Amino acid sequence: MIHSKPSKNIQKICNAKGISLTQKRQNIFHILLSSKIPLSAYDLTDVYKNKFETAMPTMSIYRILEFLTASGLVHKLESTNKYIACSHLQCDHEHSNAQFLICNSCSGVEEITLTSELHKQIETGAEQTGFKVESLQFELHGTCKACLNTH
Amino acid sequence: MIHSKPSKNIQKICNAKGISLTQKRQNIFHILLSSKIPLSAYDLTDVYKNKFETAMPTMSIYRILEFLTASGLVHKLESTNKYIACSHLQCDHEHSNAQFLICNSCSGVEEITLTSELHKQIETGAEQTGFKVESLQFELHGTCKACLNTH
DNA sequence: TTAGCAACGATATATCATATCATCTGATGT
DNA sequence: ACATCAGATGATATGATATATCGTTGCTAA
Ligand SMILES: [Zn+2]
Ligand SMILES: [Zn+2]
Ligand SMILES: [Zn+2]
Ligand SMILES: [Zn+2]
Repeated sequence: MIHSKPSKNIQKICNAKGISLTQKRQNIFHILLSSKIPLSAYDLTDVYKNKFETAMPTMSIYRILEFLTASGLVHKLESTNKYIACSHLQCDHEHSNAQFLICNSCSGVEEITLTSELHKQIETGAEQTGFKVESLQFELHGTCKACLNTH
Repeated sequence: MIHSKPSKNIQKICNAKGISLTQKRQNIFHILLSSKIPLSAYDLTDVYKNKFETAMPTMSIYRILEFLTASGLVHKLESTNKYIACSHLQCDHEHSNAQFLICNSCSGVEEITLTSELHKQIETGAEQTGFKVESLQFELHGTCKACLNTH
């Protein structure tokens, strides 16, 4: 099997978190890290086959995606049903404030962090109705800087 | 064909907006209005059959859902792939700031509106990266007031 | 009346996701 | 080394969500 090269710190991060990053999980993660755009599970099946010259069943891809998202290494975009590597692996911040800026033109995604002030205001607004917020993920659609400049 | 009774103001609203609300569209809309929880297109197919004693092809349901969402009468929840009638049909507010509080326990949804102040702050945050926001829909998951009280 | 258009039906297919049981593989204790 | 066990992966089937395409209906306006 061909091995992907994990980014130098990923394995360290995983060890620290107690995450067991097998070779196949690394391979999937590496594809997502190198992709400019989010990929679906079936996209990953194709890319995997091309890149590693071995087929991985889509079922396994889904399992690995579930593992990687649960570990916080990967995010699922709910508005597009696609997956993307986390942009903030090095920093220790919570992902409760993540926000995704999704370009409708090039499909690129920028992951930014809401100020915790803003995050708190949003939660407070919701909780004024008696609702207890447990999770949220903000996905904004629009046009990215690069695409704006080329028009 | 059995006719649903449209809420008294809906037809008026549609006329004002230039929306042509056919009987079948009214029927679908009416099902969503009466449902306590969001429904999928296939849920709607079943409910439609039971309620109106005629089958409507799921393809038609999808077309009608597209029409209703484009008209702003219905929203699609992206985190659950289900559809819900807009809670703010009477008021003229823009839906650019809609926010959905989705109960993980009873599946109920409350649609609230972000303050325009908060909305602007979020847009500004995104636009500092050069991104031009075109649409956003915030879906918060948690537990609703009623469910919190019964535990 | 008929040409045109929007709505709707019918059928097929694409895309996204889960369920279940079998097999492999590596760690551990003897 | 061997047995044992658990986690990871494979294989197969099926379910759930959504789109593509073409044909038909039914209204309306010239
Ligand atoms: Zn992240
Ligand atoms: Zn772009
Ligand atoms: Zn609404
Ligand atoms: Zn509830």
